[in-house]
Amino acid sequence: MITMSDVFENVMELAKRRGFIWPTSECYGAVAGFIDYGPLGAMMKRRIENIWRDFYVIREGYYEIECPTIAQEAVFIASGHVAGFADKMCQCPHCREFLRADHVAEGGGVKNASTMGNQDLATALATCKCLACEEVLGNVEVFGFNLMFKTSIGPDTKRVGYLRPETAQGMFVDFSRLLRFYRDKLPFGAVQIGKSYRNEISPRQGMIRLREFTQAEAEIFVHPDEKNRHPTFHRYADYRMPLLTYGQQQKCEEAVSLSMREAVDKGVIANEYLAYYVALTHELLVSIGIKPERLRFRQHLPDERAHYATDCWDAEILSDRFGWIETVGLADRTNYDLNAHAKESGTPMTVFIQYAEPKKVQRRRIIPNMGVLGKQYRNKAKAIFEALGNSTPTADGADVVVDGEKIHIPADLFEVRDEVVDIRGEDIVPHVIEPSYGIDRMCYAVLEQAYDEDEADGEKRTVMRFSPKVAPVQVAVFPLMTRDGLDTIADEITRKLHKAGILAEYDDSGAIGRRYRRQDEIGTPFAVTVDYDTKENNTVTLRDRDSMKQVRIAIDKLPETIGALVEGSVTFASLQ
RNA sequence: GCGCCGAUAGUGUAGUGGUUAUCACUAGGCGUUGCCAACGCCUAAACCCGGGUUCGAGUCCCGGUCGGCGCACCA
Repeated sequence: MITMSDVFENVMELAKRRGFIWPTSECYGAVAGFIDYGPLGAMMKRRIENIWRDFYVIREGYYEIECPTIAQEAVFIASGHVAGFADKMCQCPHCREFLRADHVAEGGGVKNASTMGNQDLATALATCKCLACEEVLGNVEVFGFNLMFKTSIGPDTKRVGYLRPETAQGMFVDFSRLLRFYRDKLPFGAVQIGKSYRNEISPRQGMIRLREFTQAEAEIFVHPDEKNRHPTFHRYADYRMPLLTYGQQQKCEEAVSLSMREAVDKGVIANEYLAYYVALTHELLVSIGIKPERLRFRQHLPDERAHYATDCWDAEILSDRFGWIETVGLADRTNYDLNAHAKESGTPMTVFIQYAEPKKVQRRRIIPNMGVLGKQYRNKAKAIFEALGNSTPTADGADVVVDGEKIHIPADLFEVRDEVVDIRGEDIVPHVIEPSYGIDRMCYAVLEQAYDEDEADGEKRTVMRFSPKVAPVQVAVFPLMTRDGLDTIADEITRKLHKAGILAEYDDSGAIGRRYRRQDEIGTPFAVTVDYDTKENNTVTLRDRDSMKQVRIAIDKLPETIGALVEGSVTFASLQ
């Protein structure tokens, strides 16, 4: 048996050796926080991303968009990342440790340290003690460390750009276009799978904390009053999973298994939309091969939430090495982002919601006679026009103040109309439900959980037990012997499978057992062997990776059968 | 960034300042092989980078990079 602590080392060694994960640009020395996906890793990652697309794009109907990974400064000023994504840091002059300046100050009894300017904070820090060496800091400089990579756009360096720290902003800045695309109706969503960048101070833990990573994010725009009316909530109403609320965390209690219906009714999850995507996330993670017993959903503690979110849940996967890894974040971002971009850009980001019945509203309109007013007041006429609209006229006329000057407008220069008008609807700012997946962490979890060692004929066998859906190579094709035409037949079968869109790998090198083991190690779920019976009756053996059992099957049936096995609509056991 | 530890073929490793740098597995070639890492012969393949000490450095010293652990950081 393998011990738990070995898994990480074994799986990363295998991943490196067999071409899943490599240190980046190794010939120049690797760089922390960056990795290369090798041939099999890239294939597996693509398969995981495509399963994600099945769920969000095909099933949910949220189209994928693709925005640049660099955006101009205004985008991140609006999003709050320029100000909020930066930590105020200082360096201890004694032990040279980098410290969070506000943490040190608060530890030293300074109030409101997080809202102080750099200068004030530096002054306040002079008497505080270093958290590491406990020396009094004295004269220190406070500087902002922003986790965003900064760059410049164009040859002059005036125009600042940032590498995006999340893909989400792309969906927000495209809101008006998306709204039009979805024909002005809520709810709708857009998704993006792509790279994001965070200049982590000290990334570690291999592929768990990267400076460049792949996110798959969905932004679902909903009417704020409809968050408890997800149209297909019934799909997941009875779906159960362990939920760890912040109340339970504070009391150090275990997660409790609840159905989504119960979770919403008891107020454990804020609304139906959030609960729906919590459940969908669970189903998605299980379908890529995450074991349900290693999966839980944990609610963020109030002080852990991002600046924009109200309720927030993390899907966490239990790793032998790293404990519970935050892999998916599910947040109710409310209308924070759309409001912020509307304000910063001056573009309204609202949806017009038509009422079922128009509302009758009593309204007073003041209509000036501009023909006369214009001639009489010239360049002040426009200001007077605007002021009149807000005035309370009497029978005598109206008094308005323009540029500090009080002007009396006689009653015959305007008309007061009291009327009842139909209000047909209102402009609202949608709320955003955001499931945000860390694809690299999903890849790591899949690798770690797939790794297994068992015994075959008294020998240790290393096998990656990938779900056939994510296995990079889907089937291996072997001639039993490299002669008598068996290799030719195997080659033809390989090409036939390729034509059916199946990734088949031909191998005739070495003993048959060795070839099986090679494929076991990269997690290929099925293997086809061409033997002497093949020449008699056009059948081959089909071997299952996990059970190592074989069935005979007609060559004609191969593409269809393997396709079904990979997709999961047929099990190997049912073929026996 | 700090402290401690480490870095040698594709992988895992041995290596007292002094031969052609050890071994296993893997990989490639040829032969053999009738379904689970068989066998024979052959081949390829490494001292992280930069300084220093020394007649001589994989080995000792310093700095860097990467990795592990602890601290700090992780909207």
